[in-house]
Amino acid sequence: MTNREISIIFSRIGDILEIKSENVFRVRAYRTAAQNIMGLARELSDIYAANPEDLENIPGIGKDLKEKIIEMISTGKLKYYEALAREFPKGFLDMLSLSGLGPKKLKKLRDEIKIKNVDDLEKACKKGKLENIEGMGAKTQEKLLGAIEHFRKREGRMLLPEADEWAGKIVSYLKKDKNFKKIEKAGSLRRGKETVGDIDILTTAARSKKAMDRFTSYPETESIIAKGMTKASIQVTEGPQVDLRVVDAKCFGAALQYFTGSKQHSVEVRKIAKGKGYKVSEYGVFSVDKKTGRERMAAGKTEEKVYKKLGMEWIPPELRENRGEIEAAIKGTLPKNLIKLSDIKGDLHLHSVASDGNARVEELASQAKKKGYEYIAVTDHSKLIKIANGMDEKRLLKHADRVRKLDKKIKGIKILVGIEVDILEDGKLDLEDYALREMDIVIAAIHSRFALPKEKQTARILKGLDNKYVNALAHPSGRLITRRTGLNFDLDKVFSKAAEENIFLEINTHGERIDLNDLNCRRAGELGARFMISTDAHDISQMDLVKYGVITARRGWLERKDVLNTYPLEKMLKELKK
DNA sequence: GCCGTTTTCGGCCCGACTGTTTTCAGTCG
Repeated sequence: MTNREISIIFSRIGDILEIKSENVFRVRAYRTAAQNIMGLARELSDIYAANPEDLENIPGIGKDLKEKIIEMISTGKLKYYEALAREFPKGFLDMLSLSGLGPKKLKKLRDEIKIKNVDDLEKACKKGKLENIEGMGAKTQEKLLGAIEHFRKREGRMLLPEADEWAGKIVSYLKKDKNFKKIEKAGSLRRGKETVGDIDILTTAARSKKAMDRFTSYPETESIIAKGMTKASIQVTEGPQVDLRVVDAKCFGAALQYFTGSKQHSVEVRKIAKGKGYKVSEYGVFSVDKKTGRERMAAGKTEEKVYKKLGMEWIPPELRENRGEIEAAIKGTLPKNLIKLSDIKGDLHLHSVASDGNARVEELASQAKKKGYEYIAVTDHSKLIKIANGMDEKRLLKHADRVRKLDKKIKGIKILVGIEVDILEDGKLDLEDYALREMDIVIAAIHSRFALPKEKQTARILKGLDNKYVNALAHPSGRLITRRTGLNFDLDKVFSKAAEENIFLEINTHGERIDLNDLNCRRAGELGARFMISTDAHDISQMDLVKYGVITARRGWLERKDVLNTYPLEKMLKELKK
């Protein structure tokens, strides 16, 4: 079983135990374990295979959960969970994702009017059956109907770039009102998570009530979910839920720290604060007098001061996932030169009209100059990908000649010529060495036979990387965020091989890829591999998506030196050599 | 169920908003 599957089961156990009114801390223990497992850079099964005792070193995993993990790894199921799940009808637990419906109400609905699933609930609401239940009323029904509608329309989270766009629109709407002073995006968007649920915005405003009014009258508002003096939430039509919070300037840093999260990060920070005699909330860091219980504000204006007061370096938002960043911030061992967008000096994976791109090489070059790049590489498809007009050896060499002539003609940017060559099922490459040899950069990639079993897929990729002309591995995992889980192969073996052979692992930002993802980057980095961040752009607008690759690399703790296309041209070419 | 240079038992982060209440439980982040 994968980490994801195991994490989901623990999380479900947490839900069930909560509905059964079990000890809340036991519930929390399962949820914490689920979260921590989701954030692991290695597969539990690999950790287990190496040394079962190591499982207990994972934060939140003790003796009991270790045994449960081992049962899942070795049998593919968990008897304890299956027994619990049998107590509930299928689809029952799905109702927990309805906004406004938690375990307590859900339990009442089941016990008192025998609700089994979302459809049942909808009917009951329409018939007014909830009004007879203590603690519920007409408004509850109305809200639940809205939640059901929303649940059916938009399950799950949106991709980061889409969320980013929405947030940009709303922030600029708010900015037109002078009442707002500071405005910052917070939440998972600020952390750069690949998917975003709600959008969180934090502001200071001269008049809080007016700020709420302005926000809740955003033109595309479908409904107002909540509206108080300092906090409001709206549902945007065909868009996300957006939460706005207004705070005093003197606690802006504390509030930003808190609303940026992640939740696990914040909880951990607060625990450490408590150990030092402080209390941390969105209003600041407070020292608490043990005798009188009196509180004195010790920090809060900026995030830097909040972290400093607690004995930590400021932690970049992308790192705040409770994956060791807090310990590093205390020790002073956070990455010193975390990569940033302005470090990027070129894009080494671009498609042109020679295969399936929409842009001519001249257009790619001109766009790259606008972005201030020193170089680009034109890397079209090889012949296997017929549908993308992939090139055979003969056409590639002709194309290369043409690109080199353009490079001489076009000033202000270096245009390299390369190829995105397919790794075939048997691990051989789609083009002969005599053609590959002529390239400035060879990027190997898989676009076929995604479903090979692990052993075969691993062997295939490793063999592909054996070709001495290969410089990089494109979108290594092959996943698409909402549509396709990745190839099944031994990540550690491939990452280690890449490190040994000086093959750069790509962080590809095209479409739904973001591949490698943050956790892969972290693990590959630990194994000594290096990277390149590329857009795989098929038209010039897609070249801007590079920023999401940088964010992902930051989330993987990568520094400037780890990424090939942060180097100036000459050094980059040198690093590319084998 | 986890965790421990103050504890192997007794803790476990903190606050806003809503709806149904007559002081608060439930939910959310």
